[in-house]
Amino acid sequence: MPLDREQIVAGALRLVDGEGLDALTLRSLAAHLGVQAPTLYWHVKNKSELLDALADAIMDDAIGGVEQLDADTTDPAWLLEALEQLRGAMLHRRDGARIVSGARSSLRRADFSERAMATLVERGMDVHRARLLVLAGERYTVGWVLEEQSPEPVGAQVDPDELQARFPVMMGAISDYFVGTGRTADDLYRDAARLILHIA
Amino acid sequence: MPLDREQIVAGALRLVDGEGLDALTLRSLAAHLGVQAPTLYWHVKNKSELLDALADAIMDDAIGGVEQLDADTTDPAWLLEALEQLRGAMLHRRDGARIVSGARSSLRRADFSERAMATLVERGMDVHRARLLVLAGERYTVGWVLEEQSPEPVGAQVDPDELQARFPVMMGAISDYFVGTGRTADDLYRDAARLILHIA
DNA sequence: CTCGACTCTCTTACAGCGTTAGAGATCGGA
DNA sequence: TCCGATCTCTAACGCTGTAAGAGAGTCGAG
Repeated sequence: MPLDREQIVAGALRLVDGEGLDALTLRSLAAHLGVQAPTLYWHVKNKSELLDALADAIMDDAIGGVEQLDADTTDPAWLLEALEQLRGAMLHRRDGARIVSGARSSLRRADFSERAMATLVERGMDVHRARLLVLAGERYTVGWVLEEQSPEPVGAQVDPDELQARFPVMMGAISDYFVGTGRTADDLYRDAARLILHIA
Repeated sequence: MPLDREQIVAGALRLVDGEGLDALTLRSLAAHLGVQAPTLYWHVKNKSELLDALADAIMDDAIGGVEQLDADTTDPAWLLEALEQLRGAMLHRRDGARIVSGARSSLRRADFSERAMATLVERGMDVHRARLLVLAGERYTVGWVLEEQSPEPVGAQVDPDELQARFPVMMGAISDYFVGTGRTADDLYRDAARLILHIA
């Protein structure tokens, strides 16, 4: 049973989940698969094509999630659920947002957009508004998760007092939002999303 | 006149503008400055710190732009102008969004957020709403420009007919929006921003 | 049974990368 | 004049993505 492209992508995803995107080397991936590095070139054109395949895999998860929504929630509330699927798919893998946003040539993101726009239009939203909302919502979500997944600077932790002095409004808003309310990062994403998507 | 950190950052920005972020190597940068690569390590801890400095420079431009706004536009309309400064600062440099979003440890983005939130609050918006709008608007903008600046796949151009078949709603919306209307990419960004920021 | 073709993996190697160690150069102040 | 600080150099390390091409394994045709 020779190696095939599918196993390579699966192995790469495993490796990324375990060690992070920066640790994904053709050599380390090859070792993980019990093979020598140049062998991978038989199945994959180059590393950038491999990364595109990883992005496709993540977007496939997102699209798969959207397909299983199809209840009859209306208009923009459905879009929020779709975007939460997108966020979930990226969040589900280490460095997911970096992988998706770094994909050089993949049409899966457009597939996602098309599906979302089509559904909204089908449910009565006008095309112009659907396009703007989907575009904005998608980019908002990618930008959000990108931030969410970026590791806080190791070591050089700034002390809380300085943060408090430098960012009074922001820090105040953070503690108001989180402290003693039981709210999570998921809630913050959703609240901001509801606001920009015009959901009651 | 020995080399200093400022010249290094300026040289790096020049090089990025000319050749793109991927062409920024310590060796190429050193050559550009008439120096050997290891010399840079006297002034800069490592490459990632250099990249952070580039991100800082871009965010400084954005913050500088915001400071010069200070007319008396109200509430969310001011936020739109601030976000357009952010978009402009990133768009102004090749790969600007990639640089900003890749910065591992910079507080300049938080400076931007703080300033925006403080201004909105000062002008009467409640803190909770200001925080959500700024967070969402900033991430929307970074995500947007990231997409805007990502080069379309070289060569392997898909033919328009396939695009039309695969993305009917999206392609229709695109031609509706652009064809014969004289509208630009700037307009699309702004229109979507106005929608999500609740601007008439 | 043999041979050629195809498929897949191997070894070897290259140029380029970020980074380190440590040897010199330059120069102001004692 | 010499010392120490400041800055740049050469040389080298281990790592990366990737190319070239040799060699196994399988399989159908003659």
